[in-house]
Amino acid sequence: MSSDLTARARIRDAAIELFAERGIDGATVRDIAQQADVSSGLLRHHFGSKEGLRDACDEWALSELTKISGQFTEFNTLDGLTPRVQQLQRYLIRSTMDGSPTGAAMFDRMLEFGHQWLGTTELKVADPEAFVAVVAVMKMSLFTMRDLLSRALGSDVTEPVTWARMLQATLDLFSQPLITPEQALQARAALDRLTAGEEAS
Amino acid sequence: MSSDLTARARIRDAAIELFAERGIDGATVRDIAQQADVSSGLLRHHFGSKEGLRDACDEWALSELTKISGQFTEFNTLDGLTPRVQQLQRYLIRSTMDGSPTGAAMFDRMLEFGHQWLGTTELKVADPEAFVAVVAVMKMSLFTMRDLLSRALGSDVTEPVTWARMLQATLDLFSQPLITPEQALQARAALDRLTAGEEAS
DNA sequence: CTTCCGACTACACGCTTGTGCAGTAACCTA
DNA sequence: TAGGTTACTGCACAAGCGTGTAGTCGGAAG
Repeated sequence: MSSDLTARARIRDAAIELFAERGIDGATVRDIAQQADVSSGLLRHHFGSKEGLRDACDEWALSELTKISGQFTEFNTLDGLTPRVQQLQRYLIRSTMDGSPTGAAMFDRMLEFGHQWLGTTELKVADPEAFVAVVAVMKMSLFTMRDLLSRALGSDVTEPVTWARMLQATLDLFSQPLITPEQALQARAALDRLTAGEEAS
Repeated sequence: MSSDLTARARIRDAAIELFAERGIDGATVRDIAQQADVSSGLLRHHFGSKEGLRDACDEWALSELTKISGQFTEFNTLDGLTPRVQQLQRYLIRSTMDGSPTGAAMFDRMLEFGHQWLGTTELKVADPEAFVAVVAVMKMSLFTMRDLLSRALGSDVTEPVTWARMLQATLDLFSQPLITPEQALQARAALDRLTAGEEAS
């Protein structure tokens, strides 16, 4: 399928695949080299070190994603996600959770965009900072919890059809309130009581 | 603080702490032993292997959580989370993501409880299976993405005050629709077009 | 043809990992 | 006091890790 690519490109693709699947530490340079059908030495020749390879993957994934959708961080519009784009996002998020500076920068951009979006709405939000952050991590969770979701739906969420089910579900989730105003009020009161007791102690 | 506990208990606590923090593979038996102030051999003596230790932690975390709140999977009510309970949940979710059967069982219970809850509401949901799964992983994301959240809020979310900010935010999120009916309709149409094109090809 | 340089491989090094195991100290039972 | 089980330590082992490095191959430049 991709055997006509440069060896360097094959290594990069293999790394993104395995890093996304098993995490940065979980994927060994030997595994990646074998997946790319090269020696592990060549990996080192091209990228210097495992960390160098990871940096290259970060940069490449980010540039590819921004190329595809100018402001890619806006996966408010969750559609148009081909399996390939999905994989790139999954890799970048995984790398972010494993402490990548590139990923952290991406997360900051997501937050910035979230604030921007919040300004266009009429939502009542007590703490915009927290609100935007929570929404952001919740969106990301669709990628980080891929295995669990696939298990629950009985089908790999990378499949476009299954992915569409999840998009439909998020749409249902974001287009209507999950709890009644009474429940909200009640919960908020309980929360206030909690924080008040906290400050008193 | 916990130095009056049995060595076995100290090992278990240290394991839960480090497993939750660095992941199952990321925490070594030597690290855990050192944290518990025992030799690595004793760890093996009490739990047989690292996998055995992890199983013991799974079981213990689950029983502790169910003991504290009979049906603990209902963190619909996200309050009442002391740092200790928070850590147990974080451990269990982490272990789940790393392929623990106990964790998977917990996730299944969360789904079951989600369906149960969905029955009591008047929500319009096209695909209950997907809806419940998405809600479940989004709730869990508050634990899995702890570091990212702490960075965004500028304060460790384990702090009760910071945690309260997040609960407030999720309340704001779940008590009102994020997108207008028109936007929802539009997105749904786009999604239908997408799936239709998918089945045609 | 020679020279050179990047692509590429094979192999070995030092380190860390989980595990195995012999040996010691403490404690209960008879 | 003697004996056996349990708690506990220290060390050694094989395997796997990322990395270093000497060396082969092939094509472009002179």
